[in-house]
Amino acid sequence: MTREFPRRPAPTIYDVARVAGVATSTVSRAFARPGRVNADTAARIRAVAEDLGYRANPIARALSTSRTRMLAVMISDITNPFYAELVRWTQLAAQEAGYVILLVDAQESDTLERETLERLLPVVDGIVIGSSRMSDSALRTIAKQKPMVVLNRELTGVPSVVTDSLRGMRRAVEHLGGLAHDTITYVAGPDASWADGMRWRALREAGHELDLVTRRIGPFAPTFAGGLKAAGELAAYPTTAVIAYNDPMAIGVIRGLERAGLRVPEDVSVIGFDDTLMSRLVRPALTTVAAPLREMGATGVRDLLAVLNGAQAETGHAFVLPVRLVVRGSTAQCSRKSTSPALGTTNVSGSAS
Amino acid sequence: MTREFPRRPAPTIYDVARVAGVATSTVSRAFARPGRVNADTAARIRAVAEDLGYRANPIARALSTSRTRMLAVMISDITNPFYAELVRWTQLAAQEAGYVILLVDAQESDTLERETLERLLPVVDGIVIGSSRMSDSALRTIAKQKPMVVLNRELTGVPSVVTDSLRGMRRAVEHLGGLAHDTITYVAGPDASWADGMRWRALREAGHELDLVTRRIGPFAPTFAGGLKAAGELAAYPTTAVIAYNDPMAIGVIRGLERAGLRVPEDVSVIGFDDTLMSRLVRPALTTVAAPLREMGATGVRDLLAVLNGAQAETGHAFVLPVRLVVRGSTAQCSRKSTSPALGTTNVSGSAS
DNA sequence: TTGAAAGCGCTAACAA
DNA sequence: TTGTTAGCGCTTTCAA
Repeated sequence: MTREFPRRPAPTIYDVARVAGVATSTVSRAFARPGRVNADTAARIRAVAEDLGYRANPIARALSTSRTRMLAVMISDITNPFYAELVRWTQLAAQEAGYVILLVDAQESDTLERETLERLLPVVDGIVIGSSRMSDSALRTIAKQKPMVVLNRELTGVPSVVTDSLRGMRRAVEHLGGLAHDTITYVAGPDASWADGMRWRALREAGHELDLVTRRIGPFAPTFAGGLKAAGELAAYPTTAVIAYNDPMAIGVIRGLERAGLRVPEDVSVIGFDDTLMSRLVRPALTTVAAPLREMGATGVRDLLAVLNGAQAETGHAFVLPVRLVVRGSTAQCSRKSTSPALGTTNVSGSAS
Repeated sequence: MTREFPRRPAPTIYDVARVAGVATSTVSRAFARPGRVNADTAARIRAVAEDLGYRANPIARALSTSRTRMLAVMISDITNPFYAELVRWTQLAAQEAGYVILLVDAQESDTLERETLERLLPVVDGIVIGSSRMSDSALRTIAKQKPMVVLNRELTGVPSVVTDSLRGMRRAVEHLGGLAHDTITYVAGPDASWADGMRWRALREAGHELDLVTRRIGPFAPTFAGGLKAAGELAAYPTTAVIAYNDPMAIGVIRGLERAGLRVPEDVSVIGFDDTLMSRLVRPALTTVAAPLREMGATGVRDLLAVLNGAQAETGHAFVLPVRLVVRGSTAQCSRKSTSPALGTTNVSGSAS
């Protein structure tokens, strides 16, 4: 047996118009452009609307204006606190502008991304890509159809907001160098992650300049479990210093090393990326490169809305947000010389970047 | 200068109809009820649609069917891993049924909840309340207008899915009792949380039956910071055992106690609720009452969709999901007698439950 | 099995 | 300042 929702159909603009004794267009105006309607009439309309409990139907409005005031936000793993926070700030910024968020948690699947986006495309005014495993060209195809902004990734032709990985990595390497480490292993995240490539490149450069040996293992899943797994491989290629793609991985690495009988930071120093809340909670607390998440969300939404409102998109180069190194307990003076031969910059496992 | 999106307007049903040489109604049928249209015609229409890249406009469809295939999911803090996971499973279940999720992160504000929901109401087919700080009556008002399901809360007249707090708390108390603790302090979450009241009540009952003294402090914010703050108050009313409203709070309590020079679990045992990922990551790992999040999300969405499809809602009593106690490192044998006078069951701070 | 035509509730010309 | 009148793109009677 079907229960009907709602019991009584919602009042329409026709009802308001009839009761107020004006044309529907006047009612419409009274809400959209109060200036363009007689003050008294407007007041009367408002009163009637209030009285009837009238709320403009957003669907109907969207059909005639082709504006839904909805934004799609896509991320690859809502369970990662980094994205959870990003979503929070994105939704806050959107909400302040009267927009609502359609969340797509792609769960690390590019097929899922693509299909969902395809479905959502006609419904949203714009798209925020918080992270994506899709190819550049696939993303550009989408960007051609709707205004889009990309976070954490540079995409020529599409406005993007990134953090200063280069400088962040540089700081991390300087920090480790200052602690007398001479070899750093990078624990890589997903191949499809733009930030991952960026970070590894930045590490190599910094290592080169500061005369440290750099290595890379991976790719691994960008999660605690991925880090745990990486710790296993790490045992085969010992280093005194590790930089992981992100915080969950770094924490996984720490736990994995501990299981293998190594102590952090006494035997191995570990650095993460993002400074999510959990990096403060674990013991040892994680040294990490902090990203300004709130700013990233806000900037992304702001840029997107600007484009929606007719601004020329700034697609020349990504908007770069500053980062900073937060030093906590997971890094310490190097206590022994690296046991591995100095291999120079090399990739010891997984696919090359 | 405005860039137009998309460059070329999307093909409509009219385009397909014209090219295929049929009426729009036939095209519509070909997609909605393939059985009711000649196989050849259907094939032709399909081919043309494919060729033109036709995708039915969901907005227009929604206007005439008053079905949007969107679900609102409301939670109070996406940053809390508990909700992040809940959202994930909810969105997965929704997606499998061809629905899309509108996320509302109310950020612990009931005003925000109410306003956003009001706005979203006409756009969604149904609502999943993951958590809410709104009053029962406010929620019921919403439930009258759209199909709704409530998670983590019992609400007469509205289908709801909850976890078995009673049993979970009972297990926790038994566990502590078995470790020779004789006094347990409950660190309360938000007053507006139904689960909070439930948990405290369950603790009192279990304490009574098992002959343990129970106390309550709070309310505190259901976050790491809230737990940290609680630890301060805890110092004034020492106990050897603490049960917190949720995991982040429990972890906050642990860190706070540590700062005050107490060791967990040697001096104080701490138990949390929810078994979110972080409870496994911290040291000591957290003993906690695990909730079947995936099931909760899936069940909620399934029930909601059933109602949408005309089923009679089961509103008599909440659907109760089983929980289990996960014992980890944050609880241990009580090493000393409680230093506080046996007060009996009492609430030493904050508002009474 | 197919077509014609009337909406769904709103906005946006265009007139008055 | 207001009203009239077409749509927006789809679904859904009702006829044929």
